Amino acid sequence: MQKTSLISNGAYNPKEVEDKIYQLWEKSGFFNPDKLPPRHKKPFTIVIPPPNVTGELHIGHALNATVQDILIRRKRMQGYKTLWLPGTDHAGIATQNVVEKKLRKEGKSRFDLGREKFIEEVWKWKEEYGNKILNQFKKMGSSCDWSRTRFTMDEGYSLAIKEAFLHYHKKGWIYRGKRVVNWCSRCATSLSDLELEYKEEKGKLYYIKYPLKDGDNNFIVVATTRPETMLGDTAVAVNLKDERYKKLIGKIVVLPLVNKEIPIIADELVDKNFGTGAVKVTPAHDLIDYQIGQKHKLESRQVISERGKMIEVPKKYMDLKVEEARKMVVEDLKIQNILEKEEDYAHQVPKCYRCNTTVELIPSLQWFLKMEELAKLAQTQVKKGKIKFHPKSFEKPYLDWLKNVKDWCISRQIWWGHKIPIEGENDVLDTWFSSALWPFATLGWPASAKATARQARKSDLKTFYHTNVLSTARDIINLWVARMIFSGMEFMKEIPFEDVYIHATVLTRDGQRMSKSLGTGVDPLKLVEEFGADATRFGIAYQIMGNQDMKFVTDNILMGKKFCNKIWNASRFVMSQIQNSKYEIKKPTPKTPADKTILKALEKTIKLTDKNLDNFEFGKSAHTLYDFFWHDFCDVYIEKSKEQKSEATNKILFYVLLNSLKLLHPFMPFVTEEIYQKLPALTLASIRRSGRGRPVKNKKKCLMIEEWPKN
RNA sequence: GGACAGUUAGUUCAGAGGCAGAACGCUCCGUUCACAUCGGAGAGGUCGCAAGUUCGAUUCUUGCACUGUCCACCA
Repeated sequence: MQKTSLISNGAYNPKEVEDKIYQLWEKSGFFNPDKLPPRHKKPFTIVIPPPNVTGELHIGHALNATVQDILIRRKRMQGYKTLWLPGTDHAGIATQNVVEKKLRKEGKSRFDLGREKFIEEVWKWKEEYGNKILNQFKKMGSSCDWSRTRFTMDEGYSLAIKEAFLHYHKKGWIYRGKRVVNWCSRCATSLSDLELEYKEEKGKLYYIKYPLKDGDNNFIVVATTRPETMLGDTAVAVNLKDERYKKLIGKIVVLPLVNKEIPIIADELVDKNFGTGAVKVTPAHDLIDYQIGQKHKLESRQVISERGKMIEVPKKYMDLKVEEARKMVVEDLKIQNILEKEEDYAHQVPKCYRCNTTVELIPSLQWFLKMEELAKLAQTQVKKGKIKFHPKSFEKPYLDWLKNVKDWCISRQIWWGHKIPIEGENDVLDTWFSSALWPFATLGWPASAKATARQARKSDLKTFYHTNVLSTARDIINLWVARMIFSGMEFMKEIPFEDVYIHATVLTRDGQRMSKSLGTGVDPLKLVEEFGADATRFGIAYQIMGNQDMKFVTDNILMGKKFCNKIWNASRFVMSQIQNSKYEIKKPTPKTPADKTILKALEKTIKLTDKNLDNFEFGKSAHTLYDFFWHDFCDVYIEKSKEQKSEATNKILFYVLLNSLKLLHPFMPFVTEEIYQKLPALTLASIRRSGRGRPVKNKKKCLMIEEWPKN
């Protein structure tokens, strides 16, 4: 029979469709806002949160790609000049680490290669994995403008970095100084506070007797979790108001194991109620102690090196690793009978967020960016409501963080990254220094900002900045979002985006964090392979219900696959009915109660979908569309249509199908586009009209740029 | 230590001051008629715990417990 020729097979096979359709889209040029038809005037922009070029995508990327593509595709259909700008992040430490890991397998270290060779290796890695990642986005159906793909270390971007750094430098906001900083001895670099991950460890609280110099057998007992740092103590501190110790202030103790004389001082930072109320002061390896040291002009004695080993200590401890030194110090204290007691003590230990090594605090010469003014810029925009978080509850922690923010240590002692643009400087910039410029550096800043007025008028920067939505994960709100906001205000004098959508964090079924090392990660491409891209997208979107967390299950993706098939088959049925008819796009007149009901339901579905998507309620809109299509349309109306069998019924079948395809397209672009392409051209020609309302023949292009349904 | 979120069917989640819902899974029945990736029927829940408000609470309030995340210089 002829009717089967429209869509020949009863089962939808994504593998036969997806690559073909993606090529059709790419060929159409419509991913590129400049090539969209004239009706697309007002810009709508999303810049992708650039994935690290460390490896492959995880399910969180798939979630975010789905969200962004839904937003972009709907806006495109609504007639916006849409740009979804893609790119990747060089991700300094992270990428350097994966390449080092690879080298280690070959028995080499980065030092064997030397800086230049090593960086060459990282570039090779970047080429391979950067492209892989972008291809993975394509497989998900992402409608990015690939002609505008950027990388945080491409040529233009490097100019942006220099411009930004020198700008701050000129303002006097960048300074260099020796400070106690977070130090990862494995990565051999400083880290900002945001790059630490605290993990609870069961340690001990050691109570150590420090003997008074001129007090027969008198002691002052200090409590510490880090006995090995006592080798660098330069004072003991108590609270001035602490009656117990009042008499001792100003006296001298003899530091055990080292035999150095150090003073007992008073400082308000000491908590009377913790431990014994007396603390050892190690200005070189603790932040509070550093502050106390500054105030009291104490000597700072560094005893832990950049490689995490003991230095400048009595011979027997020299060169020991920190943990080994701790053991030996405790043993020696026991031998000398000056370890009063030890208590179990659980505390939060800072770890390097990239390699999980315990982070030490050590004094080091670093570059800092003053945050006082910048933090204000970032706060104001959110307080004034110029930038809105969705959900709104994320604004509070954002503002809290900015209120207490310290100067930003922007130098890193690694090799992979932007060199600090100062003569003779070997360090590179924190990778987040470059991501902070992403929304405008990707659009041509600073080059186009300096162009002639005429060029600038036409520039991407002018057209697409500020962008509209930023969709990202909540763990980088401070690390990234805050910094983009103050950078945007500082350099562009304008917000970088209006809406910040914080998507759910994807957890495993058991509520655990997804982790490659634990083997609990899910590869989105395997899902695409097994269920198809539309099913994966729909299944993910279906689960986005506004919670902070999302326990990921494939059940919904299976449902998505079945839904694709349902859409496919319903379309086959409708096409078999409308074969010899001509149909108009305008709303048909209902003749029966069933007609009336389905048109009403469609109207309601359009309204709800618009409302939900405007509010970033992706799950709700997916539910609404599913219920409408499967139940209202297929279960009820299509069944009814088999009884009604009339020309009027066919008109309604076609009308409802076409509008459903449009509504579903942002969620399931492949299957809907494929069906649209199979709709008879004759029919469609009659529904497409020119500006003057005359029919235009054979103008059918893509569902991707069809007009979004209106009520 | 602070903040935010969650706790409802075997699983993942909706829901609303008045008979407890969906999807997947499970059980039974049904293939000439778009689709077995389907259709129909069914089993399955003290709505985390406790108190309060109310004629009535799974829903509102408070407290607690547990889970997750973010923030935090208590050694």
